[in-house]
Amino acid sequence: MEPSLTTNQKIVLQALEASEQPLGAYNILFNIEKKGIKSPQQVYRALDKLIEIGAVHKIESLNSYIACKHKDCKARESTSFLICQECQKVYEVHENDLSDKFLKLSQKSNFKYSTHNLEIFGICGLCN
Amino acid sequence: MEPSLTTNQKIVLQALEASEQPLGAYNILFNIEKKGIKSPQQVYRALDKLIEIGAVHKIESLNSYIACKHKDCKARESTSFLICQECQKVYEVHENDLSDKFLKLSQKSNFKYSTHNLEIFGICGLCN
DNA sequence: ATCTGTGATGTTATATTATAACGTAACATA
DNA sequence: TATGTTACGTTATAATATAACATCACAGAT
Repeated sequence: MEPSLTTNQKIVLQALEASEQPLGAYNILFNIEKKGIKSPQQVYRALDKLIEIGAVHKIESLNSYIACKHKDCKARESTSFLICQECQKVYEVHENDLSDKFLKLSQKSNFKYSTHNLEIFGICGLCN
Repeated sequence: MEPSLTTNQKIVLQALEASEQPLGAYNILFNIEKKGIKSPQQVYRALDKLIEIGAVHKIESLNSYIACKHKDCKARESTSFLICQECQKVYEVHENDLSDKFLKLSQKSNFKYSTHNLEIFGICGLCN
């Protein structure tokens, strides 16, 4: 059962879905001011919720956010991205064996794996 | 040949080496004000250089910095960490096959791998 | 039909993280 | 000594994120 989104959450999500690149919170705010969103709080609150339900992911190294293209995204916590340094596009990676790989890697250090964030930088197929 | 550090760079590096956990830039600043460092700029400039030579790494998801314990760290760009959610300690991972793994993973998406940032969250051996 | 808890909203203010911009000093070397 | 380069000091400001408070909407219990 899909959690139904509030108006503000829909507005923020649509802004992200309409963008080719990840957007910062204030960039989102700028884009949707015409829709009545007036403060950073409103954006951040919507983002919090959208991230919680897996509809949006944060790119930590860019302080930016992207809409998740996958229905019922499992990546509520763990995320893996390919980030093009040329066109700034971000491609989400869904490799099931990544978590497994990182679990094993963690075990070697007697570390109990919970979640991960992977950001791979390079040049995408469209740019080279 | 080791690049010789300036006074400010040494002060910042020592502050990070003395810390069990990663430190934010303003936290560093607070710690070293008694040594005559007065502005964020001085900290950030030192950090920039230290990161450039591989003596310090940034933990993106924490907006924090750690001293690298490895001599001649290759991780000028690619970094991999285990981050304990209990004690906040960060352990740097040096697995040579990680870059290779990510290179192959990238190729599947016709993406030219350059560098990566991997942050694994969980509980460290001391905490569980 | 009220009361009450919960979650969303709107708004102002502020905290936190990071960089711009400007002038000066130190130092190597041509 | 002129010159380029790099670091430094300082003030100001940009960019990112959260705190705090009052209000509203609505579901469910009494």
